[in-house]
Amino acid sequence: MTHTSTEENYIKAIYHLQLSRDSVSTNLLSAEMNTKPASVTDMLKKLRTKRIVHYQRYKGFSLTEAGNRKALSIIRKHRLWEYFLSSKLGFEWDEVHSMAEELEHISSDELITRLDNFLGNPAFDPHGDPIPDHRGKIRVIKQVSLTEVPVKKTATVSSVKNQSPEMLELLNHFHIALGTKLKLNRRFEFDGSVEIKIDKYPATIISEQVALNINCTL
Amino acid sequence: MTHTSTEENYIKAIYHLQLSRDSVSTNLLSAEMNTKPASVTDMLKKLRTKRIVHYQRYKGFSLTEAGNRKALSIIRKHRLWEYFLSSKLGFEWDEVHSMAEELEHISSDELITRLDNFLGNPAFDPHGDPIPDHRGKIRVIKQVSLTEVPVKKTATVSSVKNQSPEMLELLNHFHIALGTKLKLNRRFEFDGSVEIKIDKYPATIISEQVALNINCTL
DNA sequence: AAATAAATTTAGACAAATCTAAAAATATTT
DNA sequence: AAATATTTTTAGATTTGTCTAAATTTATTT
Ligand SMILES: [Mn+2]
Ligand SMILES: [Mn+2]
Ligand SMILES: [Mn+2]
Ligand SMILES: [Mn+2]
Repeated sequence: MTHTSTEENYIKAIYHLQLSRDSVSTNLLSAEMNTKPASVTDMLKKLRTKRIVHYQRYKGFSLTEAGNRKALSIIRKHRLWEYFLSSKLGFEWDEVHSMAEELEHISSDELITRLDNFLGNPAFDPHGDPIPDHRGKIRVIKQVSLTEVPVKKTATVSSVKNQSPEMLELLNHFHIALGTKLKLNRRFEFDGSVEIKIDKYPATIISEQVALNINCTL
Repeated sequence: MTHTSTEENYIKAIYHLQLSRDSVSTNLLSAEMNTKPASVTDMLKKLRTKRIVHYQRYKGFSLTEAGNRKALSIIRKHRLWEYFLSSKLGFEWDEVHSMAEELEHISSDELITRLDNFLGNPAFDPHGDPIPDHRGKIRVIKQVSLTEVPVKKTATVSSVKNQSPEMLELLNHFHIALGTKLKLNRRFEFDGSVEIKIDKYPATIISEQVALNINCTL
């Protein structure tokens, strides 16, 4: 079964929305896709005939097993291309997403297999998100947001939630990158901000808003 | 000005057809694109409003200066991706074309600039075809088909016209690849076949049909 | 110079993905 | 349990790229 780029983008969006919520609505998906709810309904009917979603009118929808597999294969492509752009072509992580959004629709499976090997079978993309293997298997790691790291503990930065240029600018300023080890000195109850210490750099304070977007392994 | 993948495929086809003929017809282009002449007429009207072709109904068409530049930028992308697939991912030259046919439509110019540098600014693709530089400039080399190589002269294989798996199979059998040096021992007038000698391999005879598809530098 | 053939264009239709506006179903308030 | 609000779906258009069939223009024969 082949899918258009548009169908693939819908499938991926449904998958991502299903991760955080236990049911996805037509309105929510239309917001995510920047389309109108009426267009979503049309697409759901189409994806139902292709057995990608379970869908009954007015009763909601969800990915089928095949839909889930398809979503993971698109995400695999997306993240492998992001890794390529970052590791081989030297792009920053705030630049890779839009290019990967196009590259993920290149059809050849053999290309992806070889790209994966060429890159050394990376487990995580430049944002720290896991890259599904060729069977769609994702290596899950235990992560906590920086706001949850206990005082006096050392943690390793493992991924970022907000992947905007503005976030990258802040992280660069704080000398924080994926893999950076940091110690959480103290937590200020008033505003939820935290003081962290990295290596040779002086300790600095990070707002709760930023800390919430940084994931760590302990 | 942005273009759809379909428009880009038409632009590229017009460019390639114009190389060998001095005027391209609606029927010829429709054959090249595997569409009907009526569809070509529709597309020509569209490309005219975008100032990509000069076109007057019933009077023929040709690429404008902007159309030519656009064609060269698509061909540059196509051939750089082919080079990537061949040199970095180890694909054979009969496998790269269909993937490059999709990859050439990835929009980012910065991606292509960096890919070009990553690959070491190659001048020729895996088929020996020249890769236009970022300004659309093509390095032209003097080539002759193997049928035109003088007797007793040594030549270097520089490109292949027919790029099918069947052709690759034959070339592999003859130990011929791009860059291979060969001496033309003799030419048989009866059927136009030629006897060639490569290094340590015994001399062999190549049919005119094959020889016509092999280009060499002298 | 007609007649005929070939190439090209127009007219009208269709599938994909979108939209707006209206209708229908479901959920929430009173 | 009505009334009202929200969500979702349908109906009917629009755009892009394609098609078939018919009309028009240009080219080639007789
Ligand atoms: Mn995409
Ligand atoms: Mn990512
Ligand atoms: Mn193409
Ligand atoms: Mn090529």
